[in-house]
Amino acid sequence: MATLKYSRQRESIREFVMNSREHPTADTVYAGIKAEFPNISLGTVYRNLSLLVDLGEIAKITTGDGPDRFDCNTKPHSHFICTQCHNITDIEASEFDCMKEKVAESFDGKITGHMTTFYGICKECLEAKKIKKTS
Amino acid sequence: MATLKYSRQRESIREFVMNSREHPTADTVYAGIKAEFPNISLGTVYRNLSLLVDLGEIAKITTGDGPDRFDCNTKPHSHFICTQCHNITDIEASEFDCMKEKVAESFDGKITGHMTTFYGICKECLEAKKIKKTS
DNA sequence: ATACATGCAAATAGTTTGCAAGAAG
DNA sequence: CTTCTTGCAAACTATTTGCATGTAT
Repeated sequence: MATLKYSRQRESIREFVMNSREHPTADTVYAGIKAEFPNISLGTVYRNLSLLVDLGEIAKITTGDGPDRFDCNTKPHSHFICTQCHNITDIEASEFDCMKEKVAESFDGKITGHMTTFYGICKECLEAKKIKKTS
Repeated sequence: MATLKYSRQRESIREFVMNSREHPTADTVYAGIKAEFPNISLGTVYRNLSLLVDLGEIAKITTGDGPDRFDCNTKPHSHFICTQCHNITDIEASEFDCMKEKVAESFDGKITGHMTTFYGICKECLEAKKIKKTS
């Protein structure tokens, strides 16, 4: 089993995601650390992001349209994805945190994780539309 | 606005998904109707599947690994995806059907849909593993 | 006739991988 | 010195698109 070795690139990638509130894509991370590592490659970013996901330090959000996003918050919560601007907002709905346990009771397999995503139009895009309509 | 015109291919694609309990991929649909339409192209299958999704006749399931899947069941329900065999099982958890409404109350945007996916190892794969261990 | 749909092939997006060279333990 | 990691480029998977031709209305 591969023993992990320190790398400055990986630390930078972790830092970037940890300090990000925007649920960055691999590309955003890549762009964000390019100043510090001008020669870094997208491949390295992808490799390290999925490594950090495997380690449980960050989480991967599958959007269903567009690239995957990464989340520094690994605690149970849901996401709202705006189908117009593609921004992702955290949704805390503690009454549903027990979902996994609840469903596990009556399911004949091993449930390791779950993910709830809401789709729609965010407040900002609704307002932007209203402006367009009146103009 | 494009007025829909009848096509035998589209009907066949709809039929196939409607009679499918396996949440087929575009490729599976393609393979499944190739006997009837030997010259059909994948592009046509993709075009019609997304058309049917837009019409609300079928639903698209984003898996997060591997290709999208399609579902004849458009009523609110969740899915379990086995990370090993990639089979998808429907999960009916009516206590969570109100999720959308509940979350909408305290959210400043328009929520149009939501999707909950559970990940893990299905019963069959768990049993298969057990056999391997003892052999 | 007109407009939508098809088949084909090429293009695109996102991500993964092989490999030689570089850095960590 | 051995193993892990990197950068680069090529490969790959899933999906979309342009275009000439075919089909429905």
